[in-house]
Amino acid sequence: MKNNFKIVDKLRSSGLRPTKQRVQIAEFLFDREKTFHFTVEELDKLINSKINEEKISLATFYNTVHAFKKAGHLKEILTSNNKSYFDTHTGAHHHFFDLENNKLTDIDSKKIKIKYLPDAPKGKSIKDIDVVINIENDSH
Amino acid sequence: MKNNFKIVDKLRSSGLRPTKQRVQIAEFLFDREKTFHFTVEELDKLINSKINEEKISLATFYNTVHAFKKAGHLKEILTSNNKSYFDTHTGAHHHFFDLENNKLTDIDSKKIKIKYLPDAPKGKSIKDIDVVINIENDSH
DNA sequence: ATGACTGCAAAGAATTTGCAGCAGA
DNA sequence: TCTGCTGCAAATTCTTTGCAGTCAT
Repeated sequence: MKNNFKIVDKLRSSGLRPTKQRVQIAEFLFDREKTFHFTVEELDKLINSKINEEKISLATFYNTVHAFKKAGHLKEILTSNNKSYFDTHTGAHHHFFDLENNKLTDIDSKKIKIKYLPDAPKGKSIKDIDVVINIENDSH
Repeated sequence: MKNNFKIVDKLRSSGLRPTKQRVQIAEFLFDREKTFHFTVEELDKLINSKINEEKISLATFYNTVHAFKKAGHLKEILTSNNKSYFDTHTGAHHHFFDLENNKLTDIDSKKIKIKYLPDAPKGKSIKDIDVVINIENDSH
C-alpha cells in the first residue's frame, strides 16, 4: 500500500503509520475536490459498502477519524440533531445545518463576519468559535 | 400542589398539566434570578438528591425537559463534548463553553455582533443561529 | 370517566474500551 | 523484534420506548 505517496506522506508526517485501513480511509476522505461532511457511521457504511474490499471495523473508523481530527486533518461540527459530524475542510469557516434533512453545508468565510466579540473570562482564552446557522424550508 | 400560581399558570398556559413532578421541576428551574445551564442527568441528580422528597424518574425528567423546550421555556445548546445542555434563558443569546470543565456561560447579547450573514439557500430560511465560543485556560 | 402523565425496566443509539493477534518500522 | 494498530465483542453513556397504573380535569 505504498502507491499513494501524498496520502502516505500526510499520514507519516502526522505521526500515523500508514496502515492499509488508514490509507484507504484517507484516500476516500482527502482525494476529492469539494469538502465532505459525514458522521462516523455514514463513513463506515460508505466505505464498507464497496464490494471486493476487506471490511474495516467500526472501532477502527472511530479510532482513525479521531486520530485524523487530532492531527488537524478533520474538524468536528456539532448540530442540532446532536450528532458528531466531521468536515474535511479544516480552515476557519461556518455552516448551514438543514433541519429538514440533517445536511451540513459550508459557508464561505467571506460571507459571514463577526463584528465584535466578548473578551474571554479571566485566565481563559478563546480557542475557537462555532457558528451554525439552522435553516428550514420556507413553508414554515 | 396549587400553591405556586405563577408556575402552575405557566404550565397550564402551555397546555401542560401541572402535575406534582412538573411543578417541582419548574419551580427548581424557573424560580431563580440567574439563568441556569444543565444536562438532564445533572437535573435528575440535583433534584433527586434533595432529601424528604419523592424521587422523580429519569424518564420523567426527559419528558418534562422536552415538553418545556417545546413550549419555549427552555433552549437547547450543543457543545463540544457532545451533550445536550439546556438553558433557562430562552432569548437569543450565545455562549462560552469552557473546555476544561464543561461549563457553559451566557454571553450578553450586546457583547457579540454578527456583521453580515449569508443568505439562506433557495427555498430555505434561517431559523436560528448558534454561536458557541470555546475557551480554555491561558496556559495552552 | 377519560385522557394525560409517571415510573419502571427494557431497548436503542452512538461511542469507547480491553485485549489478543497482526503488521509496519 | 517491538510497538502501534486492528478487530471483535463487551461495556458505557445518553436517550427513548412500551405499557400498566395513577392522577388531573
